Amino acid sequence: MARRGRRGATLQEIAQETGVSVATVSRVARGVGQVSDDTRRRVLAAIERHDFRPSPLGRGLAKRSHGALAIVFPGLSGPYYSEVMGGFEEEAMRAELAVVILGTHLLRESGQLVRDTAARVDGLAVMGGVLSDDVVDRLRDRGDPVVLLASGPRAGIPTVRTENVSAFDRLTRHLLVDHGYDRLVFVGDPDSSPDAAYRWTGFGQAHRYAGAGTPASPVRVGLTQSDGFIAMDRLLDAGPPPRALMCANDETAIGAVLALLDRGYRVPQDVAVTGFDDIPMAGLPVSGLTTVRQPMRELGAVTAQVLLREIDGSGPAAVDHVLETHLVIRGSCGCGTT
Amino acid sequence: MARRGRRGATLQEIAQETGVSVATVSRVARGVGQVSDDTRRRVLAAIERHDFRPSPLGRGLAKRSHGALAIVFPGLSGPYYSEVMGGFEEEAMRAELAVVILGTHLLRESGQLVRDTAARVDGLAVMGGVLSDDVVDRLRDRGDPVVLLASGPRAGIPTVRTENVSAFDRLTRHLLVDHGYDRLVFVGDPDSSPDAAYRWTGFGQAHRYAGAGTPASPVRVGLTQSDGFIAMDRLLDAGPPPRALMCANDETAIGAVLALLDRGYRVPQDVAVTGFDDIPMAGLPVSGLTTVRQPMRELGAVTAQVLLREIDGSGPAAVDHVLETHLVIRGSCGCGTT
DNA sequence: AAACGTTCAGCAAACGTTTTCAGAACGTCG
DNA sequence: CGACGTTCTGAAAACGTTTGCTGAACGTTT
Repeated sequence: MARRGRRGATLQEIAQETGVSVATVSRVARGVGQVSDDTRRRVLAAIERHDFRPSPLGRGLAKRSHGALAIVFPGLSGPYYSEVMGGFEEEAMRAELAVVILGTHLLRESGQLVRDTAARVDGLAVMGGVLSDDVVDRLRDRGDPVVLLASGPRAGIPTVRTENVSAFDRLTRHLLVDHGYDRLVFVGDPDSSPDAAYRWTGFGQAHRYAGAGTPASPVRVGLTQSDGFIAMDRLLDAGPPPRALMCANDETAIGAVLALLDRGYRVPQDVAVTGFDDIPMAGLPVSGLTTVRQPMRELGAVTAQVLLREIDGSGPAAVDHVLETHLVIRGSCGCGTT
Repeated sequence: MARRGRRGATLQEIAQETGVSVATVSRVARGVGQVSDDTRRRVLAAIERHDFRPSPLGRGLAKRSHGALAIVFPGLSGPYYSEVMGGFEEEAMRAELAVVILGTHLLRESGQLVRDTAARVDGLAVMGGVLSDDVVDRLRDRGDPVVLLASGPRAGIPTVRTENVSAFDRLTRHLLVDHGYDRLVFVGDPDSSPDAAYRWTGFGQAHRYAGAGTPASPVRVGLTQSDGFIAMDRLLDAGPPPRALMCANDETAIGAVLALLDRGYRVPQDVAVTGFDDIPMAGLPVSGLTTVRQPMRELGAVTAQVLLREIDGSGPAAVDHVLETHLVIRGSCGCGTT
């Protein structure tokens, strides 16, 4: 194995070349402390010339911090995650921190993987449903700053999430009451992610409110477009379609729409479909997808802010931030169709 | 700002407690060198008790390596990237290396961001089309091991990609010759990614081969589902639809299919549609999407291997790996439709 | 002219590892 | 009994920073 070696110059080299001490170079590089104009100029020139960048390793060791944040996702597919990431990253950048994304793709030993990552960052944001409770607790116990994303509330750990239950309740009532639909079916697995669980709760809540009887059991599938397609396919094979399909997110909704159209059904005339998230694609189909908008970017940004506060120890130990959501009524629920 | 402090025990502490030197603890922790059974047992116990993990910072400094690889994507949405990532990550794990994913979301100053990241890893894999040539060159000049992914060949830098041109040529000939379609339209922007460029080349190549005249200019859109939808929409607004739509990837193809179905056209009877990649969703619609399968996971894995070799200096300086692809004929091109 | 405050710069410790070198303890062989 | 291998262990240097402390040089007050 050859030398992996460091690339680029070190403080030492710059110092030697300029004839000053490393301390001075360090100060100049960071723009702190008192340095005479003349010295500063000379050092700056050398830094420029060698394209010197302080080693994150050395710096990390000295400052007892890694200069990085991690965010843990179930995978890294999809517009939702992408958007959340964007907000998180932007906020991290503002604080001059790097971001490590951890997609638990091959999470066989995700506990191990997460702990390794935890050792390389100053704090972690963990998406709901991707890590078992005790893994999170162990992280926490070890002293790692952690915040939970799209999940909670949870004792002792700050959480950031969006309003799900009542939004889904309102959406369901819209179908039940305003449109007068019966036979609603929920697509999504309440056990696999907190988000799906909240939405399922809102679904039931609206049924009780409307006196619509016990809803059918959910079609338990994941959150991808394929899952939505498969769910619809399965439903169609099993018998006559439901009057309306309420999907746990937009991607499954679009998958379902595709399956319906593909088999000759019309949306919303034959089957109404709704989603959640309001991803870019949701506004496109001619009918437009009726959905709930959640501030995904802001979700990521706030998570980063809370994590930052958690890291430097300011702010209360644990809070539960809930961001607002609101209904987006388009055509796929039947509104605007004669 | 409070103490960011280190979490967990250090070699020192374990050493002190066990009454041995740090050197010995280090040896035991890594399982190297000669240590008496008795000592080993005692040290191991202490390590266990404190849940000691060597600090990546200290270790990195001492070994002049970061123990991490980076992979740079244009964003982090979509099944294609997800799959490539998986392969890359798996290979990195095997080498006990962490992976840093860099999605150039807000790449205003992506050059800066990439260089910062480069300073924290042992090598980078860069997806074609996300970084300008000179940014890559600067990385390279500085001594950072770099390999290009889904792009190339490029002098002085190893590249890993899949066979695109002839695959798209064959697919196009299938539509042109076997199905006898005329009026083919290509959806995708050859200027925005090497992959799209290769495919556009294959498209033209087949037209020349079949004596089919000059193809229409491409509909220049991105690679997301929305882009495919929008492209089809635009086409439909402009006049009668083409006989067949050849999309740069599966996601745009599915977006286009959705737009067609949404407006009452049938696929493939009215318009045939093809994609590229063979993502999971491609096999689902009743007709099934005709496409080209590329070994995405393997693409990621091979990239990691090449990068690893690049890092430890073994292997030739620069090679161009080309992975095989093959046609997947399903129904969306018109095959199997009476 | 003495005392004092400022400004600038360097020394050296600290951060947590890995690794080279040397030495101690012990047994074996001639 | 001396010479010599083994086997185990520790001291210390090195990696590249940051930062508290000390002090020199210089100007400003009394």
